[in-house]
Amino acid sequence: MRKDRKNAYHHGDLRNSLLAAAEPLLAQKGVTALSLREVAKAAGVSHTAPYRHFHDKTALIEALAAEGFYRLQQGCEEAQTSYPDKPERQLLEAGMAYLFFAIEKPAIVHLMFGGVISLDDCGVDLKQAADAAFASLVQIVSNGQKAGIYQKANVIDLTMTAWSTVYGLSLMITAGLPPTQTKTRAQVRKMGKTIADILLAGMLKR
Amino acid sequence: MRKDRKNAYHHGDLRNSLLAAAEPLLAQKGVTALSLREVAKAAGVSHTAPYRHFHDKTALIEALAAEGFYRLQQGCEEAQTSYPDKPERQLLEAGMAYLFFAIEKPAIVHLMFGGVISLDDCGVDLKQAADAAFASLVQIVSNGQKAGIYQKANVIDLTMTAWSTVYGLSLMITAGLPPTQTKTRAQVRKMGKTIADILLAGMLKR
DNA sequence: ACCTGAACACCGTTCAAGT
DNA sequence: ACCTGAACACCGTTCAAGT
Repeated sequence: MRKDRKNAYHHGDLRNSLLAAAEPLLAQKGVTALSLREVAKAAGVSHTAPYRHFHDKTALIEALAAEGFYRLQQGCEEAQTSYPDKPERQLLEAGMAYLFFAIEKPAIVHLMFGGVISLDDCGVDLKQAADAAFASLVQIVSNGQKAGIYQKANVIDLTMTAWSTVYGLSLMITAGLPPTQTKTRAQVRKMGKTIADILLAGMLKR
Repeated sequence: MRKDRKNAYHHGDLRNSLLAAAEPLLAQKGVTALSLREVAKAAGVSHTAPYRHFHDKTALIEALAAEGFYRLQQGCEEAQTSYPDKPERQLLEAGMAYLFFAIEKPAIVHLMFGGVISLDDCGVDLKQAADAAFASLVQIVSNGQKAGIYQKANVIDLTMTAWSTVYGLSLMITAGLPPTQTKTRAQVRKMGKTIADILLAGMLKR
């Protein structure tokens, strides 16, 4: 009599199937050309089925963007547990994790602040994901301040600087703008470390 | 017998009329909902007229994005002429000009690195605009290095750091993410100055 | 509950045709 | 040269209907 996991696919997990189908399509065709009908077809359902799980095409896109924020938050948390007493290292590795995510799923990174979704006029899930990610980052910067290694400045201002730099860099990298090649994790790590050194130098107490 | 300026509108300047009509529509409805047909209607021409000036909907969007790079370049040049012997100030003001542009025309800023257009697979005009803007920024950083005020580091790396930070910040601001309000130029200047101080501290020789 | 097909008003793009 | 209207294959979204 128990239901457990339904027989997979056609029932039960359509929401996730749709998201999984959407990401490669998004990466391939760009937001402007992404079609809900195509996503539905890729997931093997009729073109109206997605409306059971997403109110809107926008809602689907918001859910994709939220994945980026979850990932960012996750990177922050992992960095904290991996380097418990090294706040500077926490910041570096959290940033690095984000850069790696950027080369892996650039389309999602683009969604996060690309103006396609609005962030102060969006579903609660996305809003919460964004806030939680920001809070995680503040936490890492705050760790450094408590340890007395950063200059005396507003923790929010320091966090904004760090996030701006990392996020900006992730966009440059995915745009292929840096004159030096940045496609592999090794290349990205090198570029990231260089920029992080300059950023951290500005944050540190002198 | 001379033609001079044509009788305005319907002839002559359609390309610019289309761009002018597109910007507010873009700001209002977002890239995903922007329609070429609507732009044409707003410019007062039939829905196929735009194809005389843009090969594609993408080409129109690229032209809009190029405006952002022109503006960035212009800001860099003005900052250099306004503060001839103060490279640090040049960087600050160039960044500030960009942030002001961002709150004025967020939709264009979003286009520049939002992944909607590709930048290494785009028309020559956009490519050139982007390269020229980057070169202008490198110039400003180079000024500072020649003056011996920045730390000894690759000029490209320093430029990438500065651009990442400023561009990242412009996205945070347009997303309304900073906890403190940043809508007026005064508010933006304050936030910009705070972040710039941290950024510059990292770039300076110690 | 979850999915479907038909329907509607709209797209981007092409093309033959007008001045 | 520059612009048009008709046409085509596609959209997002709604809705009555099926299981």
